[in-house]
Amino acid sequence: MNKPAEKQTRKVIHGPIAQAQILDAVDELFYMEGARAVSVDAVAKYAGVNKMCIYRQFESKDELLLRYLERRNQYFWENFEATMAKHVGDPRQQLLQFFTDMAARTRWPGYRGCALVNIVNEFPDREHPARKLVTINRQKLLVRLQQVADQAGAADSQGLANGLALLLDGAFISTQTYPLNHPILTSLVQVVTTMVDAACLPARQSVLATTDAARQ
Amino acid sequence: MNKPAEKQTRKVIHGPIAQAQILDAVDELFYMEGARAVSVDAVAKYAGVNKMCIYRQFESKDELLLRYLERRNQYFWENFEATMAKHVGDPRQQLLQFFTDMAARTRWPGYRGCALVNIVNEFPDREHPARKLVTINRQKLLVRLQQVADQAGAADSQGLANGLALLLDGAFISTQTYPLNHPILTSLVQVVTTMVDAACLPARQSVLATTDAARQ
DNA sequence: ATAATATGTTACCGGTTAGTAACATTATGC
DNA sequence: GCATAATGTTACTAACCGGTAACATATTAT
Repeated sequence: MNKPAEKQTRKVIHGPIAQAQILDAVDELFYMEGARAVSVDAVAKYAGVNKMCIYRQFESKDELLLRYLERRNQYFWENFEATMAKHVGDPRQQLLQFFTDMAARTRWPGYRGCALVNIVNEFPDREHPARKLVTINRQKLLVRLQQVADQAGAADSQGLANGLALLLDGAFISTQTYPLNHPILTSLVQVVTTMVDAACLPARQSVLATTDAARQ
Repeated sequence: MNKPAEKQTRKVIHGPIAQAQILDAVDELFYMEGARAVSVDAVAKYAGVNKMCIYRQFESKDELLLRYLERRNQYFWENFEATMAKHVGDPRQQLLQFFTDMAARTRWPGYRGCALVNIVNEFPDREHPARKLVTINRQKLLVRLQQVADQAGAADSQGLANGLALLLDGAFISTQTYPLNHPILTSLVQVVTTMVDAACLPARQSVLATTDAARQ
């Protein structure tokens, strides 16, 4: 009827909503194609907004990258704590479940490994904020793993945590270095079991032995 | 004396020599900064040749990438076989040495992980020739590891090979996800020892038992 | 209603990229 | 010595990049 009607195609997206759409787009695109490979124009198109809209909500592409990593870091810990919650009071099962859940995630369609790991290879400079965020994530992971390893009665809990952390990053990257659905991942939980039991069973046995001895 | 003398600054570099210089430059630059991040101009400058010289020796930047990966794949197997040669007839020591040597290499200045692994993250398309080359490398690695695991008397040699392969890629990537000289790598050989012994000792013991039984 | 603010849209900037055309210079084969 | 081929050098193209200016339109507060 009125003349604005024909121009109604122009939809106004409010700031906060635009932010959410942009961050969702970044979450998908940066993960699937790599942060450097994705242009700001591509983000705008995928988010359904104009490029200027992005630059009114965010300082730069670098800020988008950090927001992306912060969200992925959050996912990481949500997954971690969700796994831990499955076996409260059973640290051995917590460790095993951590890798079981991880292996299950690798079979999701479009899985491309750990977002944090992938970003590391895209930014060679260790001083880049993105790299520092990843380092903080992994340092915290080591601490948490060692806590659980301690609870599981590991003789050398730090050694076990280190081994598990090595294996975790190996599992992440192996989903990319080997073909899709390659059987290598099927050995993951078995290896973890071996490592955990080798680290804990002797200690537990000696603990039991000590307990038995004390009983007598 | 003669007038060409003042223009002698122009050095003619013959094709084959230029090729070598270019491939050397690529080997260094692609590894240190990533293949996508390095421009052809940068390669030319580093190699000390003109950009046109590159395009007269090679089809495209993609060919440079493949040449780079072929060389890196060659390094990989040279390292592997050099390690194996250190303990001919002692497969258990061969496996341990493989990770000992790898860990030593991570402490080289400018170490930036496995070149083949790094390229994987830069090219999301699994059908890219670079990705296929990496996959072939890792498939062959699995076969070789299983051969040695078999010789070492592993009950489940494929499982052991899988575990070691996971751990190897984990060690590679962990040199980048953790800070420089982080102690996590110090646990590598210990973990490998645990895995190898857990896979081989029971088998060897049962073999010995069988042998003993046969003797009686 | 109207002024102030937020958003949509387009066109652009300066820089970089992979790759090439064209011509000057040098080396090589005979 | 001379013709042919290989190399050096410059300048260029067309596309893409991150980021911005400027103005049109829509929303909101008063």
